[in-house]
Amino acid sequence: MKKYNIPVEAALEVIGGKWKVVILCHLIKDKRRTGELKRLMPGITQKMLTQQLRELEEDGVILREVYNQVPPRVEYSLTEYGWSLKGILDSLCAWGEQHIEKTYPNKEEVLIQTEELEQV
Amino acid sequence: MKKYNIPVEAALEVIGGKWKVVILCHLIKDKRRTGELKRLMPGITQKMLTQQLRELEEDGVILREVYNQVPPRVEYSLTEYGWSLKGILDSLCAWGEQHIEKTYPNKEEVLIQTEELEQV
DNA sequence: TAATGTAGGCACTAAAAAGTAACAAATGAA
DNA sequence: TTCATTTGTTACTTTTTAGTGCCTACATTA
Repeated sequence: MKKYNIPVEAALEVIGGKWKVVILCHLIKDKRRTGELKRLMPGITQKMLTQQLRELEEDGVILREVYNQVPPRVEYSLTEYGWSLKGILDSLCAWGEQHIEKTYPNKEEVLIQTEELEQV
Repeated sequence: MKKYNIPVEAALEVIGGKWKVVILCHLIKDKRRTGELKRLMPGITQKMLTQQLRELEEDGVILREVYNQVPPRVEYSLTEYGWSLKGILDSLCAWGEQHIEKTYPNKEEVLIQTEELEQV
């Protein structure tokens, strides 16, 4: 059984790493298909995406729904437990925004513009 | 210049990684000397501790104060900017606690008891 | 018949993060 | 004189994390 020195380490085990918070921030806005997530996160590879999604699913914060179609359709969404992270995710997003503004006064240089067609 | 797809990535760059949130959670309670931090985080090595502290300092969230003594005395504390992370750190700690309770009903097995002499 | 689209597996390689161990510096104490 | 103390550095090695390329499945469409 995993041992922690302080409780916050348990939270980091669930949402730590390079991608999980980003994935969750997308899923907090809407449920998403695998391909949508990939487009929303241009830097991630299929392998990493699947891997991170599996771990989030195991930890009970996201739900994976498979529709029996061809070609396959898989949708990811937050579970009720996942929604308990909303406060953290929101403040992280807000802090990131103001940190960018503080660090790079002309913020348009820093944010990569992605045309999120699905979001229109 | 670093580019982000979404602003939250900027936050992760500052507090991401295995140790930074833990360090900040300790500093939110009190200013700490290097050795105290090391004792509070039994898993960390001197190298990682220094490295993470340097990065946090560069990002402006902690302050490093050197007292001209022998043997040396160095104290770390949150800067005002660092305090803007308090909300995030608090909710992360709280979420971690309840996650442990949910996952391991007898939580005493999971938390390593450290006698934090400095805290008495 | 052959290409398309979607989600994902697997083996292998590359890169990043973290750990190890030895060393430094300066003063007071044994 | 030699050791302990405290913080930190550096070179090197190991471990972890991430990336690449290739493969599958199968109904639909061209």
